[in-house]
Amino acid sequence: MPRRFRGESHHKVDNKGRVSIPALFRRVLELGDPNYTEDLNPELVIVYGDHRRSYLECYTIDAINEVDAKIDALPRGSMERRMLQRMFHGQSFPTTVDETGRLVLPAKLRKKINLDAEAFFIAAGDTFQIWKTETYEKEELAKTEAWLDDLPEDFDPLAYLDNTGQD
Amino acid sequence: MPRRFRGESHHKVDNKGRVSIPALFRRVLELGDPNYTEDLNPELVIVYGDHRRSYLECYTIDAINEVDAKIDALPRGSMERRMLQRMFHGQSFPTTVDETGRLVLPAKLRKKINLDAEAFFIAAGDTFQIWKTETYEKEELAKTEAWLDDLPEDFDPLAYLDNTGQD
DNA sequence: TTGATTACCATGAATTCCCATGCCATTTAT
DNA sequence: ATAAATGGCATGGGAATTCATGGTAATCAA
Repeated sequence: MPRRFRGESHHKVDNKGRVSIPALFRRVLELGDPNYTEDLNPELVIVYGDHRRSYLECYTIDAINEVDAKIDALPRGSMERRMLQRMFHGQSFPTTVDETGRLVLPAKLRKKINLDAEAFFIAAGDTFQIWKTETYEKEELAKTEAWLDDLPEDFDPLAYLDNTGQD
Repeated sequence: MPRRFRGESHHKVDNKGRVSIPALFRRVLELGDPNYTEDLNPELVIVYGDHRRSYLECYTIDAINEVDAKIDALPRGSMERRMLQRMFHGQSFPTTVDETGRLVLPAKLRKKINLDAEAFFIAAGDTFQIWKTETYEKEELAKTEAWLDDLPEDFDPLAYLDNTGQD
């Protein structure tokens, strides 16, 4: 009974914007939707954010509720609160998984991340992200490589696991 | 009641990707899964990492939870956190032991470590690794041999036991 | 009414489930 | 002590199910 997304994979996007959600992710979405039942399809919220974000971040209902609660706890009128509201309430899109396990991404969202024929899904803890394959490779992987290149040849990133708190 | 993997062995991989888990390892997986019960099969998480890793690393549920907790403790947005998330959340595959004590490795994972007919299992503390037999012999053994060769003839590796903490 | 969205149906490939066999290492019975 | 039974373990095969993906018809919205 995983409540955490895990894994990554590539999926076709057809011209109606339909794209299969990795099967394992579906299980997590189901568990993360308090209203989900056997014969229903789980809901989720896609946060796309502002122009500088080049991927879509998908939240289970439970996860987004948690975020909402935190936002509600911020002082009314504070800049933080406004910013987060804009992002999570404004720049987001609630939807549901369809009968065949797919997601339908409206043209607007696809355009935003420049998505065309292929999408890359990757887990990130209690959310998962959807990228245009090429963007991910160029942007993310390149960034990592560069970063790793600055480290000693035999350095193992796992070392960070023991270095929690500071660095 | 071992909570630690110990031992090494070779197992056949059939063309569906099924491979027996060393029986002793199964006991550890059972103990390391908080949800495990007599009539259930233990779950585990296989971390395959990026292209420069040539083996699969298998975590018990307890072990992976520990890792997740450490990742959660890292500052959001930090490079360390992103890297570890990518590796442990993205480049990983949650699964369970099957009825007959086997693991099913999807084609994707097999291809990644070039696995075909035979797999080599080796314990590594609170995780165990799965290698293509040939790769292990070539890569790992060679590496250790070389390392040992650089040490004085009569050097005893046990000396390192008293040297924990720093290097 | 025209493009877009949603609901339904279809299919091949991959994956899971269920059942079966041959081995050993032990244990039990003679 | 030796043959026969027991039980865990490694491995195989085929059927049943799930997935990813594509297509068409029905519905909407403006």
